Amino acid sequence: MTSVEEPARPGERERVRDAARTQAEILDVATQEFARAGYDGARVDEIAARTRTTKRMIYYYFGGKEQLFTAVLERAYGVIREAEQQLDVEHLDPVAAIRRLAEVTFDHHEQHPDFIRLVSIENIHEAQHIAASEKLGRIGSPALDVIRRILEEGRRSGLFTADVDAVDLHAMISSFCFFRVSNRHTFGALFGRDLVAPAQRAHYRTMLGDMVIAYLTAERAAD
Amino acid sequence: MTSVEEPARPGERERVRDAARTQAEILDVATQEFARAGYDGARVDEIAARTRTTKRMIYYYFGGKEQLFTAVLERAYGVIREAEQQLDVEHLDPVAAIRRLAEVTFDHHEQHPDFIRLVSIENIHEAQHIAASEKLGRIGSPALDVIRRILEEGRRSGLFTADVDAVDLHAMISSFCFFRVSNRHTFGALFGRDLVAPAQRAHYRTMLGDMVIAYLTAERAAD
DNA sequence: TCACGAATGTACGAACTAGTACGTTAGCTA
DNA sequence: TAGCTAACGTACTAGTTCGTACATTCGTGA
Repeated sequence: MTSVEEPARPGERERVRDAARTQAEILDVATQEFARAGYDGARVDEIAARTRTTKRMIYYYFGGKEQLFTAVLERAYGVIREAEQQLDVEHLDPVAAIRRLAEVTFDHHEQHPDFIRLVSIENIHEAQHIAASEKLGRIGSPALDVIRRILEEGRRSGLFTADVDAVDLHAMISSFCFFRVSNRHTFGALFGRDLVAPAQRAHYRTMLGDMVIAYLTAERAAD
Repeated sequence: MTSVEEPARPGERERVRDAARTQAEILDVATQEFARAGYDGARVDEIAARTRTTKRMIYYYFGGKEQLFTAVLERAYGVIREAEQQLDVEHLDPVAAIRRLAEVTFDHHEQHPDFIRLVSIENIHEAQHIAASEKLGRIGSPALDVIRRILEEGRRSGLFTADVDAVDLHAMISSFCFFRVSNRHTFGALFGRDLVAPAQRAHYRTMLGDMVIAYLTAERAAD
């Protein structure tokens, strides 16, 4: 997610004043700070201090703490959106495709703990920033379209017995991936097991895939 | 979770000074306030204002904001612990028992959104209050023992093919129940679906049971 | 090269917030 | 019933934190 620190591409002299770079740097640091301490725990002064610029610039470019947090969320959601657009699983058979999709989701959650924390924080605030954001209003999800098509194909070929909706399946996969990262601290403290321990990674990754496939292909009494 | 407002049982005159009642009232209000705004967003003055007592008493009984939050967590975890002890599913066959357990977990999460929020908040703070609490250090979970025994029975009778660990199964069930409540706001805002809409309740409750049972009973290649 | 605005830095203030010093009173017990 | 202590209330402070007024400088287009 670090989008700064490109130390002046050759030929492009490092300017002292660079609006885009300043904004990106603020967003980088703000992402860390908000993820670290939550919205109210985050300090505007702290964000400014860890930037090459000053607090003044935060207000100049973003308007205030609230809008800064919204901007952080917008960029963070943009990243997953891009990742989802890279999804290339539809050449696989439905079972393999869903398993692959689950694995990609699993990996993405593991690799972006800050994003998970931001989403948790935004939920504590009842998604008010997303609601107030035009960009995030109806961002849509490329992954959902992919899931929809795979499910269609799986049902048509008779492999999938479950009549699941794409949004629900997405919720099922996400919940496991999200919980594993978001609740690792309380879960670890209470049950003495680190859900994100590297040694357990493959185990949980397989477990997720098994679970989803078992659900989709289970023999089921007609409704 | 409200433990006050028993308006002086007959014969027991309402005393003006009642340490236990004052503490319980502070905990009730603090639970709401912390759940509403997060640890840093919560205001000690606000908690005091919504109590029949004053801020002075919060410091008198609990020592400070940090310890108050810890006390709130301790009580909240105590409530689920008690609920789990009421679990009575072992007279059922393993499949029915697990499904019932999943449903009870599902219902409990739905009925205690404040608890879910507190746990989310505690995770943002990396479970530091749980770690610092003697009561919560190794509270253990009655539900885990129940799961362990059901799994044992299910495996012995050949109904369950999966060689799952009780803690992992608990994580699987919890993740779905927890996510549905904790992430309902962002999920709703982004995908336009309210995961806790009453009309969908039965649907998701069944989905969870189907998922867990499918996983446990799936035909699986020998490892 | 010069003027003009975008970009930036400094210093400060007003409001808030956790925590406390000090004084008071209810109610139990001897 | 007297007195002692747990329980309680008021008023205040020190420190923090978001936000801004005002002054300054860089870079670019005319």
